[in-house]
Amino acid sequence: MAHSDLPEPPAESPASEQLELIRTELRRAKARPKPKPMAEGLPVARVVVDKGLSHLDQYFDYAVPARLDEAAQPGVRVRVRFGGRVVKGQGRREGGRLVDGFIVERLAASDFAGPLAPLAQVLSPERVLSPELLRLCRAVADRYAGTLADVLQLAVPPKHNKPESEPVAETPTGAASAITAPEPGGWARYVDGPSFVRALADGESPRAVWSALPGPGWPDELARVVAATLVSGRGALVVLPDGRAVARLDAALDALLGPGRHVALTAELGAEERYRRWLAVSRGTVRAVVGTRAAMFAPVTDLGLVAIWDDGDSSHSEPHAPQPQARDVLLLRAAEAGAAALVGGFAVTVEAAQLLRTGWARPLAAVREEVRRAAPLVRTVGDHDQAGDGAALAARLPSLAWRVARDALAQGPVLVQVPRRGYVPRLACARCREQARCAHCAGPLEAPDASGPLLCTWCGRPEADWHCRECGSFRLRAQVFGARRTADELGRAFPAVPVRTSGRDGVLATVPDTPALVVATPGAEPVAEGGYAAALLLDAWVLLGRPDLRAGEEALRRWLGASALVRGAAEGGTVAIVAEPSLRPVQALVRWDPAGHAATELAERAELGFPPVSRMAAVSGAPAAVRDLLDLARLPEGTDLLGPVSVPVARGEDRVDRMLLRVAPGRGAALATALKAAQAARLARGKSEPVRVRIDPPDIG
DNA sequence: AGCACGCCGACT
DNA sequence: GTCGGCGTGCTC
Repeated sequence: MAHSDLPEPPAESPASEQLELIRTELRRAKARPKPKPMAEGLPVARVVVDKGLSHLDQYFDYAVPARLDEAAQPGVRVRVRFGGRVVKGQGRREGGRLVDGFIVERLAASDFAGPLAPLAQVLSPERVLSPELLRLCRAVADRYAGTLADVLQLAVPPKHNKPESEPVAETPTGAASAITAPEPGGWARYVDGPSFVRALADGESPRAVWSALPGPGWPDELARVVAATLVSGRGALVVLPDGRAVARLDAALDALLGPGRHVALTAELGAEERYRRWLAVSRGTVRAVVGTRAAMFAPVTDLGLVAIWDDGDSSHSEPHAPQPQARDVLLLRAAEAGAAALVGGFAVTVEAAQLLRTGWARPLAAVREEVRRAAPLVRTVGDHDQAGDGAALAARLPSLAWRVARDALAQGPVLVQVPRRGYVPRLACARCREQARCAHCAGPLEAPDASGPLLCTWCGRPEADWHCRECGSFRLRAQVFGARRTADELGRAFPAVPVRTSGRDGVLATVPDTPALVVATPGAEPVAEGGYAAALLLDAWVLLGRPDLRAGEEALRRWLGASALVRGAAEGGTVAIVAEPSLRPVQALVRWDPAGHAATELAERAELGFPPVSRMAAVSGAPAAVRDLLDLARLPEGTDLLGPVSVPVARGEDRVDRMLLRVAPGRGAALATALKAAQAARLARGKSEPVRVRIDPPDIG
């Protein structure tokens, strides 16, 4: 884990300017009127301004008036005048507009030469920006080449008066010591599970990548590691991909610990309730937090454990600048705080595999026999078999899959996973399905129009005579299937069975334990109370053809997610996947071996110079602006420059140029620093055309 | 982002 | 001579 240093001090003014300022000061000193009373002990407050001037990544010093001395503690929200001007002949200022900020520290003196403006207002005595939270935000800003102000907007929720002024809730302090170390519960099924839970309770900080067994056990297991951490007197933080997952863990914690020992932080609470709970965490009243990605910044006191569930889910990436990723932020926190870390899910991401490979974390997995019992039997239906003739359903639901569904419907509900529409696959070999890649930089190819040449989406080079590197075939395949009709088709094929759907509009949380066909898109699968009797994974090749480096990993993650809802093989649970059985992710599903798949994928990425082994950044904006920024940037030695390519800035919006920068392992921090410095230099020169910098871009094709 | 100061062209 | 164009630099 790369540790980020504290912010660099602001650059000194040139000596001549300093002298000039001193001279003006001396001149003014004669005619200075008697100053207003200022705070005696530490009369200077260093402030970070957080709204409106977010590109000014600097601190500003203000004088603390005596009347605010008490309230102006480090961490409080303040309002200051910014952009005012000095009144001639007097050491005071006027005008300027009011902006919000936080006091970072109190000082005996400022190193700023000019006269300090006074703090205008302390908005509340609540110290919301603790030193630890500030340090975390600074580290995240540095890692993502962003500004502190942007990260503060993500990390500190907006103020609400009511929760702040409410009487402090009764602390269950007496009860806190009464928590007893939890039994290992479901962790007994994992080789090092019980010792992991015990270590947490003993105050140790183990770090693990957890290949969760399929089935409904994970919320209770997460609750147990949270409880164990609380037993040690430390706090715990768990981030999950969506509100449904948070609700399940929330319920498990309620069952294990009773109410009041933890809070759930999700968007659907509304701003005020969210702030109320956040305050309880910030004040140390509550020491366990479960929530969706914004909770990654929750200021848990004495953090002992960070955990993330299903870290491959795209919703763990924050869409707001500087677009931090929850797993990365949590691992940064674990490293900084010396806390335990748990990265878990049914799938194992390549990043998690890298944590294992470097020895930073240890695997937490069940023995093979346990896996075989808990996982459903997975049967593949080669998609050559469907041959493309006959009715659409016949083509997509080969006879084996049909028989699996029919037999299982006698036992309970059957899940049918269909890819979402709009998953337009990029080009792949028609014979072996290997993705078509650029001969120069190995970026994925696309066909902008049917007749023209293929173009690389990374470096923009045309590929005139492509052939498959794996099997030598010259034929490409890029088909788009609609998936919306599946429910109708199935309804006709199984007229006696109710068909439910769960997808983008209308996600079902659960379905009853009665025979039904449940058609769902990936990620929207309802939980069946007693487990599904079977699952059908249709059109699997669409997921594999995604225009993404992670297509295989992502497809496997989604298949595992659906299959984990199916009863274990011991209870007759079956999964039928319509996919070419020789493909690596398909085999990993059949063997239920996500960790092995991730390790192989990691080795391959390392060999090809792909992330996360190599690190990347995307720089996009108007062509001249991008060039300008890269000219200014002192990039680490050996930085690979790929592109530019023209990409749409948003759906249907105008296009910008994008350059991809690639650096060798270990140079990611240097790359971020260089880009951050270049951004600052560009702004200092008054260049206004914006350039976006994204570290670890998730969708690089 | 605002709002200064600053150094070149038509005006009473 | 002065008023004022908005280029660029600073804001505690």
